[in-house]
Amino acid sequence: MRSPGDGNARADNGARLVNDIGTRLEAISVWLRKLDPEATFDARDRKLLSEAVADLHAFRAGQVLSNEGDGVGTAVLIVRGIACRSKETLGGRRQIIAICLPGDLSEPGGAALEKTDYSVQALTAGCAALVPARSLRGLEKRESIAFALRRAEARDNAISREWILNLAARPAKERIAHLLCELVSRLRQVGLVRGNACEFPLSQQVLAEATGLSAVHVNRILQDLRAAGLIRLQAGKLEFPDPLRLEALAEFSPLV
Amino acid sequence: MRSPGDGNARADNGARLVNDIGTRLEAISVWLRKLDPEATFDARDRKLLSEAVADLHAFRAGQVLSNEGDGVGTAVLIVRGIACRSKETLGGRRQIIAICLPGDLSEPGGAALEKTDYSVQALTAGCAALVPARSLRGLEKRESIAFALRRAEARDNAISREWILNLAARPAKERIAHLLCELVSRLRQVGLVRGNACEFPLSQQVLAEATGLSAVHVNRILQDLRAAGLIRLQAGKLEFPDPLRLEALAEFSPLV
DNA sequence: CGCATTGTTGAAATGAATCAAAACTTGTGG
DNA sequence: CCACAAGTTTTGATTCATTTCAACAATGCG
Repeated sequence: MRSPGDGNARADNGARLVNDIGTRLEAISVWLRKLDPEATFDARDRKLLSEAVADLHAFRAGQVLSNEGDGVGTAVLIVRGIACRSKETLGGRRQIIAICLPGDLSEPGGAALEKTDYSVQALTAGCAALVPARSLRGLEKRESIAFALRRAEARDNAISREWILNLAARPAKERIAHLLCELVSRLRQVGLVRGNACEFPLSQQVLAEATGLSAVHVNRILQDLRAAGLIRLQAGKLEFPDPLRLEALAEFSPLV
Repeated sequence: MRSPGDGNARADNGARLVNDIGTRLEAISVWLRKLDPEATFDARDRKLLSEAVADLHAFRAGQVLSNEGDGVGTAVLIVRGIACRSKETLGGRRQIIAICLPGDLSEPGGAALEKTDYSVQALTAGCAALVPARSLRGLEKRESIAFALRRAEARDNAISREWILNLAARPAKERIAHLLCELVSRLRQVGLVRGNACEFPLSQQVLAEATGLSAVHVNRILQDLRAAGLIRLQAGKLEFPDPLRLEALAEFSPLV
């Protein structure tokens, strides 16, 4: 089932095609859920969207989906699993700039810049759909879809701004609480939260790279949050026993 | 000349109209410089742009140009002076999210979100041009201008990402050095740098709010940078005696 | 001239990083 | 099915960067 020399290397780049019809439907469904939560798209909108989805690829944790400096050719739609945008400091420190959940385009804004200033890397195993830049541009001709795409991008930008505030102005506990709130809120939007619990396969190391803290400190903060009864996190499952109290601590309010 | 009860209050909001022809020309010139540095626009492009500029307003330091939660009606083009986008923490701490220099739109992305998640505030005295949302949408019909606007927005986003890296991954000295490099690089793009020197009217308090550091620490770091011969900063003038060495320290590279 | 803002200094307190090592998971191959 | 390797979580001790508090000097403005 695996090619030889497989391993867990970070920069691994083998892309396995998974063009079965089930995954394809899943891709379109998750994208729709993201772009059109109020279900205002008509049949033609949905058809156009589904036609824009080209190949589907499975990826493994650590796999690089696109590299800093690459030309922006095709957009990548996350279908299952979690990825991130990241930049590196010369010291070799990786900083996660944004987290891409199912339904997210890994490189919004399309081809406005000649080359990207960040890499996209898988944080877990999963699969992604390719959306060629020209298909995307085609979609923008359709008013309803263009609006949804622009809104998604605007939300993306709002999240970046929130990250800036989070990184610069909040102490570690609040910072991590905020990140968790954000992720769960976004997972809920694409139907991946049941009650107040969801799959949460990110390691503490990853949380550290996203919050600009050390992994050790993240560990201690998580213990604090657990002890305060604000989160339950184990075996890849995350639960908020008292969402309101956690959101108050984090100063989190879901964006409109 | 001033209305009574004027003072220096942060939330001051009196807007003085300055619709003289000189300021108007300055507005168009600085916007062109920003959108079309390679001067590829034709006469019609430039005409459309100049027609989109509505009223011009003078602002004072500290004045609020638009508030968090406001609906996004008209875009604000900074013509002279410096402004910022900022968010507040419940503790009352203000965090600067982005710095708006002459030529920048204070709220890019237009009306994709119902209400903004940040405020826009003047950091110095200056003046701004209003660009009604509908004029902006009109401009987007023109391919050359639409491209330039999208590119400007993409650059804006790239700078936000760089801020995230800067805030999360770089120690104070590098962080401040990086911010200074960014600002001077952007000021140069709009012709406000002569040699390696420029006007620099931002207080250390403002630098602190932009970098997530305390004003005291910013002060000490600036002294370090001065002592190392990397910057000269006094009386509102900033100079880089050795730009390359500063950029190396900051890991700064101007975006393409 | 006086008052407000900005820049500067020192000492003490603290949040978070680092280093090092152990316990625990998880997947893998024998 | 067990044993091993690799990654992940946890713990403790120590160091370091940065904040905070407080006070004072310089600067600019009305």
